[in-house]
Amino acid sequence: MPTDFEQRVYRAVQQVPRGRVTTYRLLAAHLRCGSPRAVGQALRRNPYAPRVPCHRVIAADLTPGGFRGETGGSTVKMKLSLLSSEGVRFSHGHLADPRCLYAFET
DNA sequence: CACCGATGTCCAA
DNA sequence: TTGGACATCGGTG
Repeated sequence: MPTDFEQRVYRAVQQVPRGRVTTYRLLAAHLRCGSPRAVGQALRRNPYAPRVPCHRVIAADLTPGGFRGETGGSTVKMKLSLLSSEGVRFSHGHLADPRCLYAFET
């Protein structure tokens, strides 16, 4: 069973509408935790596989992010594939349209 | 351009 | 209870 913090992260990710993406930084800021790494760890566990669209979460540089050291592996590829299916386009390894970024309100 | 530390949470011994 | 690790970010050299 996930912790309360993880539940918050998953809930925030589910708030991201289709065709839009967010960054660990924004998630952390919305969760008021100030540490994107904590959010990344929560997504890394991701016990709610398809229920939590972790592929809609990218790095603050608009890069796909993915595992630290496996950038270019299968995890990132899957993210790009799913995002591409949602209308989010990537270019040169970075988000092509920054307006696709979703900002949390309130 | 490259390297290092900071920050919050989770997992294991 | 303590130590180590993490799908990051920002600043400095």
